[in-house]
Amino acid sequence: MPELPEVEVVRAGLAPAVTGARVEGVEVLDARSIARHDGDAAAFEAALVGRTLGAPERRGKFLWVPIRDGADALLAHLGMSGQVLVREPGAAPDRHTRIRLLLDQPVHGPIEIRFADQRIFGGLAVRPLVAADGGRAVPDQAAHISLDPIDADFDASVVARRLRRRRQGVKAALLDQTLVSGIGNIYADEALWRSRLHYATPGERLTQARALALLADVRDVLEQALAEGGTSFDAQYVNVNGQAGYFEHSLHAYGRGGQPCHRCGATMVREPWANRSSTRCPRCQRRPRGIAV
DNA sequence: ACGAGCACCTGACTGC
DNA sequence: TGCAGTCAGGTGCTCG
Repeated sequence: MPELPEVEVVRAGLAPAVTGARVEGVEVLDARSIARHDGDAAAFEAALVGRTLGAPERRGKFLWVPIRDGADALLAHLGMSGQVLVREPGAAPDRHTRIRLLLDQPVHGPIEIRFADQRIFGGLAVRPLVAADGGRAVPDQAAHISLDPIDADFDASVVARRLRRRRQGVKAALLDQTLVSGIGNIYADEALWRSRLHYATPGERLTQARALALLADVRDVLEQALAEGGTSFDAQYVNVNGQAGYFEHSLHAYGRGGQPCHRCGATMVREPWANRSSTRCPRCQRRPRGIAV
């Protein structure tokens, strides 16, 4: 469930299940899913069993659960295909389950949390919390990640100025998690469509007003997707109860190559971009003058 | 500074 | 039916 709205759906769903819960057991079924933990499966289990969890937090696509009475957190990244599922203990198995956590929740009683991941680009780790910008505690592996556009402390005018110092194309800049976090290939294409910008437009060509408008479009598309439960093309992208979101039906750009632009009717084009692909309207989002693609 | 390429993986789908 | 190739919503590294 990669991008910000999908991760936030998971965080919100996880909150009532894990907050105040005691970890009763941990089972690592595939050690590749704890590759970013500093230690083996036994060490990962020992770092969790007997501990009490706090309320889950998120920055961009990184999600973590603070461990109470300590300076560590259980960090999760979903990669391309990770899921966090909240189940009754002993519930029917979920495909690609890599890690199971057995919790005792004061209100709900026993709960099983499953980390499932087809491609294993994501994973769990217990990591130390460090001070990041704003003095907030974040896991060390997420310390380089900037604030995301729906964070209360996000300062669009500062980010717009940083964006405008970049020679690189705006899409690459939006995907740079150290500039602004939470955006992936879907929402980058959606925000660029809303802002009528070509992906290769250099950041330095934007006026402050144009950059601010782009960041507002980013925020709007993320918030709308979140309100609709995220984007689900297939069974990979689901909330903690295994349910799909609805934002797929609101997409204007991503996955719409060959279909008419919802604004002008021109045929949308899908182009290779940075070892992946990018979809845009050739009429609304023209290549900037003097920029080769 | 920045783009390109690659590595890490599985599985669904396409074309022959 | 099988097999090779392609593609997928991410991150992080090296190499120019």
